[in-house]
Amino acid sequence: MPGLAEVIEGPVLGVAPRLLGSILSHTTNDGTVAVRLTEVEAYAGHEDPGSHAFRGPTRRNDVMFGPSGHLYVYFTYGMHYCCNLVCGQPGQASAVLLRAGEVVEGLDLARIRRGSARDRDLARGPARLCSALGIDLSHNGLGLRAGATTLRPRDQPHPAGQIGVGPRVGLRRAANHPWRFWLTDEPTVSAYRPAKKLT
DNA sequence: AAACAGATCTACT
DNA sequence: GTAGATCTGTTTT
Repeated sequence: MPGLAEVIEGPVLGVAPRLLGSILSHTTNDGTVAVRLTEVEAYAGHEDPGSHAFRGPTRRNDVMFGPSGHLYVYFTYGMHYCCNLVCGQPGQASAVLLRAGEVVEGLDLARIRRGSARDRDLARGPARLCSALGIDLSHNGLGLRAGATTLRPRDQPHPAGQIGVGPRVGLRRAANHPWRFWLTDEPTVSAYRPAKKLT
């Protein structure tokens, strides 16, 4: 099994697809929930107009400018959180947004956290994934070696034939970069809703 | 003090 | 499957 550092450290476009299929586990007082990642998006730091880090470090995105292996959690839509994994060297601010996964442990707890959602929707979408795992702003900056939160890489990356590639979701800028990666034929991959229908 | 950013949920077809 | 309403921390003025 590859070490954690060699999987999550490096050029973000290489790291992102390699994260597919790895197991992210998070333990709180309520218990443990783990998901198998099925969809991610790459954000290339301060050179990427789609990244929160584009305009330089702020109090909110500070974690992204730090070392790899930490969680960057941000708040959105008044009531939701989204979770990124920092993968660049300090100062690069590159990160991978975790967009969807399949709950593989703690199913009962995930169901409680997610209310009336069907099982395949438990972690289908970045904010749903955070909700199922119990991740919120208090986990911003958390290191994956902290014990309560771990990432277990796949022994070998998924074959390229099982990985879909397409533009990132919900961006106003740089929406045309094919920096979204997902496992094909996975029901837990979030639905792709193009901002505008192409004619 | 004011503007911004966005994913989910509900209801409807 | 599609359409529309929703909310608050962060950033900027």
